[in-house]
Parts: sequence; structure tokens; C-alpha cells
Amino acid sequence: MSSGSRGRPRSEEGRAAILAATHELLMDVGYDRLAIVDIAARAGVGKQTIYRWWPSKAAVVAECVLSGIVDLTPLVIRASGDFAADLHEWLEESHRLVSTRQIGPMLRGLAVAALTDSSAARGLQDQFTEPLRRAIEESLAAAVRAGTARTDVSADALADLLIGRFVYSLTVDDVDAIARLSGDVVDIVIRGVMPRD
Amino acid sequence: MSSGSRGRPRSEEGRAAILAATHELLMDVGYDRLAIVDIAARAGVGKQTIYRWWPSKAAVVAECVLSGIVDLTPLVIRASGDFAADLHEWLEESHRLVSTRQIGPMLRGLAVAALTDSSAARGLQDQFTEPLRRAIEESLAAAVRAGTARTDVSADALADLLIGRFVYSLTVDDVDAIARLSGDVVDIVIRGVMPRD
Amino acid sequence: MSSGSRGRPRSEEGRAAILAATHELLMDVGYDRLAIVDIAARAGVGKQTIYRWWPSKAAVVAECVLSGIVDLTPLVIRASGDFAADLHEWLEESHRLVSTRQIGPMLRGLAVAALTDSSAARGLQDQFTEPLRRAIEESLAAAVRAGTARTDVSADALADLLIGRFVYSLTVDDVDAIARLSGDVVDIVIRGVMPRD
Amino acid sequence: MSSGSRGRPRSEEGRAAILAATHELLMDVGYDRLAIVDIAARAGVGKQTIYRWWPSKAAVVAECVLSGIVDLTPLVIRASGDFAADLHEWLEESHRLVSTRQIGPMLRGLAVAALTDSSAARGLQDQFTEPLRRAIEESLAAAVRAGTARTDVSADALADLLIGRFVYSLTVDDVDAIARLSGDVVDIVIRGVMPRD
DNA sequence: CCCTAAACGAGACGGTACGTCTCGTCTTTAT
DNA sequence: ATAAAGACGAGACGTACCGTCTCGTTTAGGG
Repeated sequence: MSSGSRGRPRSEEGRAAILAATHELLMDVGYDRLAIVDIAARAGVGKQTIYRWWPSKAAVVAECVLSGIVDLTPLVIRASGDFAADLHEWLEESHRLVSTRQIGPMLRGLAVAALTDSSAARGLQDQFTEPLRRAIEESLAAAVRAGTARTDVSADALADLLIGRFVYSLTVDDVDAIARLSGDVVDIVIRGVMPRD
Repeated sequence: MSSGSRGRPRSEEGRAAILAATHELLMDVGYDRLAIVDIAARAGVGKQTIYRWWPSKAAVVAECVLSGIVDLTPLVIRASGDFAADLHEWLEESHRLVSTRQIGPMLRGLAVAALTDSSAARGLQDQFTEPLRRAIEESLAAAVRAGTARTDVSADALADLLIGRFVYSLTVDDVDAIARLSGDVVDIVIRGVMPRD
Repeated sequence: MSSGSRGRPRSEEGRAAILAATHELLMDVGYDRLAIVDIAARAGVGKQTIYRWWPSKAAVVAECVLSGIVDLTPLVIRASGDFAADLHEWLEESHRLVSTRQIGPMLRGLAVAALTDSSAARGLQDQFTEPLRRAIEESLAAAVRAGTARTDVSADALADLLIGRFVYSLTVDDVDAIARLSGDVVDIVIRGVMPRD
Repeated sequence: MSSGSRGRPRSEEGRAAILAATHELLMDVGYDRLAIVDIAARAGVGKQTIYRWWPSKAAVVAECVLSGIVDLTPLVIRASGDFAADLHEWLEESHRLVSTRQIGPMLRGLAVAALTDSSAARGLQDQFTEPLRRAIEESLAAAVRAGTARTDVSADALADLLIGRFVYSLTVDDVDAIARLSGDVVDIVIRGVMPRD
């Protein structure tokens, strides 16, 4: 009697190939030289198959992250209980990744996508920012348990500051300057969250 | 007899018109729908006159800021001595501007330019970030003098955090979330810089 | 023992709906903006059902005529015995139809189909040209009986000339020019077929 | 003070290359497999340069004839004084050309262009039909002088009939049938124009 | 009365060509 | 020499259809 889904079903294989191709090209050429037609060609897919499911380049790129094909877990902070150590490690690791010839341009591309397309922004928010935010929250909670952080610190505000500095670092050409200041950043943040003696 | 400078001199009027047109279009349509040919038309200038003097769209946009045609002074922090108040005011004012129909897209455009073109990034660094950085430094210095901030706080690290959060806020669709957390951000930062009791 | 025909039989209803939809769309939008997918939609039919039974758009259009859904009988010449009168009437009527907003484009579409696809050409030959040819033959025969035409005139050659001029008139923008010359055309043809005094 | 024409002038070389490429491809692949992008590639020209100057494929094809790159003079009737001989020769020659692997499809393409696009139709009218019409007129005039044609025959009506049959022959798959009937066609036409004894 | 098989509606698929847009360059005349 | 004007080669954009390919759903025999 009823349908639910008629017609040929969407090819999951195609979807995966498109996202994989997007990921590869994003690494290779960066966001603005990334052409839909090239994604289609590399994925062995018709251009229309991309336009059928995504409204824009930014949306494809966003889902590329969203779907986990771009693995951003190395960018998630640890929650060891030693908040200062977590922070240090995270800053070091994340700036190392940004310096990479592939991941750097890709992250800049994601940032451009987020700035250009608000739906892409939402996707990245969900898949990239939110996990990072939760990890920061956990690391902070661990610090609270260890007695090295106050209980009334807003994890979200803290996350805004740290994620913010990370995004900002993407716009900075002088990578060393970022690395150089990381220690001082940790200092301020640690003091910002620690209990009064 | 001979030259030094022969021929028609560079039109300063044209340069100004180009930057003005860029500014207006940046407000109107944002960065990615900003076309060189449209800038030329609105400036009453040949397209080649733009290419003769700037290497890219991003460079024109960068100089637009650099030259002061785009006035970003409202985005500079005050240095009243009351650091918390300065911070509060700055956060409020800057987020208000970002919410604007014109300045928001323009700032996002500048961010895209910085992420896309490293020379544009440098220009923006010089003209936009650096003044903001210096203002933060001054506000912090005032706080130090007032005894509400430690002397060993790195103004640059602090600036990284604050500018970072500002840039990050450009990528966030939910404007209210940013405003809501501003108080907590101030809390962390204030604690981060204030002296131990 | 074996089948002959098992499975669901071809839906005659569908066939009719397809031809009807083709006819309607041919009237509305003309041949080149006629899309198979639109025929299918209007007929309430899957696209594959069309491709199952016809090899091409031209073939569907040809069968549209072939099946009598497009009624081309107004374009068939009368055979009253007065050949000149038959001719006059036919020229007038056919040019009137060509001037119509619907039938004109449709006839042009059929002509394009014939020029593009040789199987469509054959179909149109059978269903459109052949009847017209026979009618001309009959009209000529009637004229022979009435003593106003020679017995040795080739009806086929005559048909070539008349049908030719009709097809040619489809390519002419200036409808009036065609109408204006019709009398002279009749003159030549009448003289061409009449007996010597 | 005033202009008249500023800016880079239209490249006559490009125009010629486009028309030449169109001609070649028209011969090679026929009208409907003729792609603008292929014309551009073969002409060493940007696609936009075509669209800048012609509104449609049909228009380019029409100008191809109009400009004389496609030489249709072999399709023009002779005016020897012996009208029957002229006719015979013309029918034979024209049908021979239509049977050609290259010119046949090209002529069918021109016909499609004329049926599809009324401005193309006008172009072809001017460049192809009109000269043919004039040649028929001359041949007829020669026949009148030779006493083998009446003075009151409308050359235009005659041209309609002959050109018509030619166009019609393009739609006929069976080339021999056309050739077979040519003699009878001549008979009718000759009788149609000759004086009463 | 089920079983098998063809035809059905729907609609996604890989493609091709379209006509538009913007890029950065080139070539004119005007200042 | 530099300017405005604007045509140029190049190529990505997003759209429209093409003809093919699954899907789940009828709808008929034949067993």
C-alpha cells in the first residue's frame, strides 16, 4: 500500500567516494582550488550526484568532517587530571598539525567554509567544535576533581577562548610566534581557572 | 630632457575610488561575491588598473582595511584602568558590530581573505590585529598600575586569547550563545591576570 | 508448455497516456524543449516505460502522429474533381494551420524529427506523407476523369512538389509571403498537369 | 573627446576560426552532435567568445553559411536558356550533394537550424534560398527569351516549388526514390511554365 | 492459491552540453 | 606611460536532460 522509499536508493558507495575524494583534494589543493567537477571526476561520479545531495562546496566539505572521514580526533584535548599538562600537550599537538602541509590548508579550508556558509558552520560546530568543547569540559572536570580548578568555571567560556585561539592561529602566518606564546597562554588560562590558595 | 617620470601619473583618485568601491561592495555582497570587475565598474576604473597595483582580490581587501577606509577602531579595546569593565565593553561592542548586516559579512570576508592569502593575512595582522593587540596591552598596563593585574602577564598571550575568541565568534551562527558566555569569559580572563590575594 | 507471454502485460492505458502527453507537450513547448522526463511525469508513468517501448524522443513523436493522436487529416487534400479548387483550398488550409501557435511548432518539430532520426522519418513518411500523397493522387485522378489533367502525369512527382513546398513553408518566417504566392503556385501546377488544348 | 570604439576590438581572426571550426565539425558530426565547447576548442577560442557574438548554436551555423564559409554555390541552378536541361542538371547535382556523407548531414543541420531558430531561418533565407531563387529566376528569364517559357510565370512561385522539393528531399531516407522521380518533376514543371502551343 | 516473471512508478545514477560568471591578460584609443 | 574600455582564452559554476540502473509494487499467466 504505502511506500516510504521508492525509486533507486541513494548509493552509499557514491556518497563515500565523494567524501573521500573531497578529503583527498582538500589535502592536495586546499579549499579554494577545490572544484566540484574534480571531486566528481575523482569519485567516479556525475556532477549532479553531488548537487543532488549537497547545496554547495562548503556543505560537502562540512560533511566530510561531519562524517568522520576527516579525522580530527588528534585535535581533541586529553583529560588526565593535570590540566596544565593537558593544555600544553594540546597546544603543541594542534600547532604541529596546523604546520603540516596537508592538514593546515585543510583546516583553513574548513574555517573558510564555516565563514562562508552558515550551514557548513553548523556542521563543523557539531562535529569539530562540539567534541573539542566536551573534551575541554572533561579535562576541566578532571582538574576540578584533582583540586586544581574551581567548580564555578564555565567550561563553555573556557572552550571559547581555547578554540578561539586555535582558529586565530590558522590566520597567522608566523607559526613560531604562536608556539612561542603557548606557554604564556597556558599560564593565563591556568590562573584563570585555578582556585584561590 | 628625459624622464624620471614620463607619461600619465598614477591616479591617486583612482586608487581611492577603488578602495572605496571595494569597501562598499564588501559591505553589500560579502567577500566571495565580490568581483574585481564590479569593483572596477563602481570605481569608474579599468580592470587593469586594479591588477596593475594589487596582485589579488584579497590584497585589495587587505589594503582597504590597511588604508583606514574600513574603520575598525570601534573594535579596539579601551584602557580605562578597570580591566574588567574594558573587557565587558569591548566584548559587547564587538559582538554588536559582528551582528550588523554590513560589518559582520565584511569581517567574515576579511577573515576569509586572511585564511586564503598569506599576504592579505600579513596586512590584516598589521592593520587590524596589531592595533587591537596594542590596545589590549595598554588596558592591561593600566590594570597593572591599578593593582588589578600581575606584572608578569604576557600581553601577547592575552591578546591571542581575546582576538582568538573574537575571530571564532565570526564562525558561530548562534550570536546569542556568544553574548551569553561573555560574562564567563571575562571571569576567566580576569582571574587569569589578577594578582593572588 | 512455454509462454508466449507471461508476466504483466503492457499497459495500453500507459501507452495512450504517453502519446497523449507527448501530443500536449509538443503543442505547448515544441519539439526541442520536449523532455522525455516531462512526458513521463505528465503521463503518470515511469521514464523507463517510455524507453522500454520507444528508442528515442523522435520515435515517440513519430508514433504520436502514426497513432492518429495528432490528427493530420486537415492537411490532406480534397478530391472534388476540380483540381484547381482542391489545390487552392489545401494551400489555404495548410498555411492556416502552420500559422497556428500550436500546430505550427508541432509540425516544425515533426520535420526536425524527420531530419534528425531516419526511423522517425520513415514513420512520418508512412503516416503523414503517404496519406497526403494518396490524396493528391486521388485528386489528380478525379481531375483526369474530369478531363482537366493529362493521364501521363506522375502523381508522385506532383506530390513531391506540393509536399515539398509545404515543408519548405515551415522554414519560412514570413507567413504572408507563402500565402501571397499560393495563387501562382496553383497556376504553375495546374498548367503542369493540364492537357494541351 | 568622444569614443566611437574604445577597448580591444573584436578579433576578426577569432571570428573566422570559429566559423571555420563550425563548418568542419558540421561536416564531421552533424548539427545535433555539434557542441559549442567543441567549436571553441577547435577554434582555439574561449566559449564565451562565441556566446558574446552569437545567441545560439543555430545562429553560428547560420552565419557559417551567410559568411560564405560553407559554399552552397554548387546548389545554384544554371541559366543556359534550355530550362529543362538546367533543371535536370540541377536536380542531379543537388541530389548528388545531398547523398554525400558530409554535405548531406550539413544541409539537414541547416534545415534543422532554420526550423528551430527563426533568426537562423532568416540568415539562411538571405544566403542560401535567395541566391537559389535568383538563379531560378534567371534560368526562367533565359527560357522566356528562348521562347520556351511564358512571360507571366511567377519565378518566386516556381522557386518555392523547386526549393521545396529540395528541402523535402532532405527528409527522405530513400535517396533513389527522389532521383527516380526527378524526370517526372521536370516534366510537370516544364509543362507548368511553357507557352501554349 | 500460490509462484514466477514481466511490466510498472519512482527516482538515483554516470554523463554531456548548456549558457553564465569570473579570472587575469591583452589590445585598442584617449589623456 | 598610464588610464578606461572592453574583448580575449580559460575554466568552474549550477542546470537540464540524456539513457541506464535499481528499488518496491502490481498484475497477469502456469502449476
